[in-house]
Amino acid sequence: MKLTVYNTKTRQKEAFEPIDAENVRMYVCGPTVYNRVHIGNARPVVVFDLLYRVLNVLYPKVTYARNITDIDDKIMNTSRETGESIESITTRYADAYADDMAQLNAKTPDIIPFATQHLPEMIDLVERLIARGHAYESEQHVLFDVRSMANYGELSNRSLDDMLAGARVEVADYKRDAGDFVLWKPSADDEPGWDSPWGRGRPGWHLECSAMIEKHLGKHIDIHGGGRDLIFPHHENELAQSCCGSDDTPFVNYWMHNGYVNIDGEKMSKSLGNFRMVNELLTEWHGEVLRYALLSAQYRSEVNFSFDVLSSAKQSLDSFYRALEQLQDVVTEPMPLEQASVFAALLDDLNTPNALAALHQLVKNLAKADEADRKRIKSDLIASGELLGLFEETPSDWFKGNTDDDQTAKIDALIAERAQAKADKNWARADEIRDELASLDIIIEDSASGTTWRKA
RNA sequence: GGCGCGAUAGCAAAGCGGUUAUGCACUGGAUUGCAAAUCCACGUAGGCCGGUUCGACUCCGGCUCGCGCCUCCA
Repeated sequence: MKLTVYNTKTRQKEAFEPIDAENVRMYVCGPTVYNRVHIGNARPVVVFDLLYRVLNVLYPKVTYARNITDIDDKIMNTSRETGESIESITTRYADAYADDMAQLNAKTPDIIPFATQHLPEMIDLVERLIARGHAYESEQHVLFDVRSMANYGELSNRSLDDMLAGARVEVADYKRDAGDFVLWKPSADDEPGWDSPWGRGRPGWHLECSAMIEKHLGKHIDIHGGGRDLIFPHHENELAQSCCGSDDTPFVNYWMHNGYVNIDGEKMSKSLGNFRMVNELLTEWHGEVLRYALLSAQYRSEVNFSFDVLSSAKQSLDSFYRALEQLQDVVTEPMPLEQASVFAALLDDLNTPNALAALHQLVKNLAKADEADRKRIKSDLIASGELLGLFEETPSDWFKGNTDDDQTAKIDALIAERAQAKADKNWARADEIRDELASLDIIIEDSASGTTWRKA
């Protein structure tokens, strides 16, 4: 039972070997907090939450850090446009992000470092890079000298010359080489800034991750994750900074990147205006439906976030919750998570489609199961759910959805009236009430023990 | 121009050189006052053209189409 992961750097699946089996360390790039996040931002959160859960089964301790970027030109622009202070914006959206991710059943990382709280560490790293001959000061900027690093481009599998040949790169005149990137840049008086050996300024984009990883997780970590679009330039540059800032450590053993969330077959983008914000989706779909939909494809492939995919995810979850409802009275002992039927699939580079297939097979013959089987099935479902981050609701809450108390009272009254109509064999009235409930998105189910209802 | 990914049944999505992936939807049946749910039944799918092989969705080559990255987008 070995975990295998796909490593972007080597472009192949590899057996996972921790640096320190007593403390596995992983870092995932979090959001820039200037807006509500979209479902594409949620994918790495769900994917690496899943990895975190798997690692926690395999190893006694896992330290998971996910940063909050609270210095950025986009934040400054928002502040300029709205008049709201930068601190107010970043605090508000960092909180909103935490709320959204909690609704997707993502566990809170062990460490959530904020960029603004690590300026001394960032400045220190820049000084080390200059001292080691990998960075230079130019017109109040400090730039990383990409030509000083022999294997720059290794992570993203591209050479500097190829990269720059046909690319649309504006070369600032303070750069020695077009590929050099900013470590530190000057701030105008009305812009946020910090005093530094190079004047008042602020860090470049990539710097915070290098500094925070080193501080919280060390110079050499096991796993670094994020969206595919971060491979270049963000992670390539982070790797360059971290490796050149100290001795030539490997920095990260396994680079893992998730594929995009697409809408109508295309990447979400501002120009297409096809963003789907998580909080908006949550008004129509339960967080577990979003999570299930994200897990329905293997994390490295693209996933198209369509109505059909969400609807199918909901149907599947309904059937699992129905199984759990049927098993409500079964008493179980906790099952070790590594015995859950989804576990083996997850060990194979988080093969969630296979994991979900295993879960469906588990429930398939529930009707024919004897007591021992029912006990095993329920234990397995609970353990699998804990691994996948699903089934955190009770079945009754799940089927009730977001129905409030007033609506519930109204529904119950209608069902009572219908029960009387049925007793009177007044089928017309009974069907009329069912239609009325259906118009409220309520589906009713008659059984020998009475009538139950659920939200469509 | 450089680098890379993908094309599987109505939709979604995996593994695998030779046995039914799986889910959702659809259709028929059982059940039900009618429904819903459940149960039973039901799909030789693998872009195109070659090659390797006893045998290819799976390996190799070419083609077509789609998508992504190439300096601050998860």
